[in-house]
Amino acid sequence: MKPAMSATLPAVKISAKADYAVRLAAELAITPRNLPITGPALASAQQAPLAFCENILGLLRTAGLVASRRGAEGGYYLAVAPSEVTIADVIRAVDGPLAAVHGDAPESVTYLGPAERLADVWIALRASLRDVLEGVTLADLAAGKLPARIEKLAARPEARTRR
Amino acid sequence: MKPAMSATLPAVKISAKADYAVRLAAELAITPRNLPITGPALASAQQAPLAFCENILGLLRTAGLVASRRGAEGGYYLAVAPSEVTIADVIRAVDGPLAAVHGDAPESVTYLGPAERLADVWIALRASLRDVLEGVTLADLAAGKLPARIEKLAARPEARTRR
DNA sequence: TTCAACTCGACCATTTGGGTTGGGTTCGTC
DNA sequence: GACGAACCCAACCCAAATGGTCGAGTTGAA
Repeated sequence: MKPAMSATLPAVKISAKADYAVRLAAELAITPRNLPITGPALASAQQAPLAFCENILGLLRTAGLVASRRGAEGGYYLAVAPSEVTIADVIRAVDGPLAAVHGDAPESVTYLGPAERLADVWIALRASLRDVLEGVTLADLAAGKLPARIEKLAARPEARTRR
Repeated sequence: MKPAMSATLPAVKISAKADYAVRLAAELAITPRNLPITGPALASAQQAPLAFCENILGLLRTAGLVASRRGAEGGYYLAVAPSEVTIADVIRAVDGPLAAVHGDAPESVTYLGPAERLADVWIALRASLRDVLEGVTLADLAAGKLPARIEKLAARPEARTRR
């Protein structure tokens, strides 16, 4: 028996776009800047749909994270050193601001009565999220070495359970 | 000039449903258990659409967080002590699991090459999110006293900036 | 018996997510 | 100087989710 209203929206949802974006960026982090990697090569390296990838790479380029060269011998490469690009940067480039409460910024919502402090909870949530996403750079990712704090969080046994 | 692809999905998005749910739960936390509050009263206390509220209250009831009495003198009340219900519980009751990467659990996705450790980043993200949402109870909210760790996060000046 | 109140499945209009299509523009090369 | 590889980009498409509403019940107290 299903509930009256389906319940399937997670509070934290990494969109396909954001996920691909980070994967592509990670791939770019290990390619030499002077030898760009082509769209098709990138897409197949991460097993992602080509058209969608080029779409995303365009956003990353607009954001200034990625550069590209056209024509033969062309391709994409990072415009910034991998150690200077955080995962948060990549996600913001494709998805916009990191957090929202049904479309608005947390600080712009006002709550009544016993819910008054709720805005602060959402703000704390966002801060804690940033601590993670701004704490990992593309260089970290590519090297397979996450910052200690992140490793510790991920290693907590209960961290690996769904819910 | 708008970008080629709209970019509007935040990584953390509190749905209207979840937001209303927590607000309603907070309201219930300050109503005596022996004197239920009616749907209309609840809805107007939080200035939320009545039909939607009853919808949500049904989910909270199914989850066992809320109970209700019918008929005259009826209404809704918390089925559990406010100090035993966390915000995470409320959100999960209406939205399902807290985190996902485009629909799947983070630990069920596999990443290639330089993106290999990405799963751990998403897992750390979820852990850090839980630390916040499972750290605040309805009693905390209703009392206006958030745990020190949360207060500290929310009070950081840069925490209040959009992005 | 009557009325206030919860119950709950069905419905519905948008918006968004997750892409695809197709035409252009820029290069190196032959 | 044309050819093809590669990026560029706006427009389009469709299924699913979101954010609700409606209305016909049931329940219970006075």
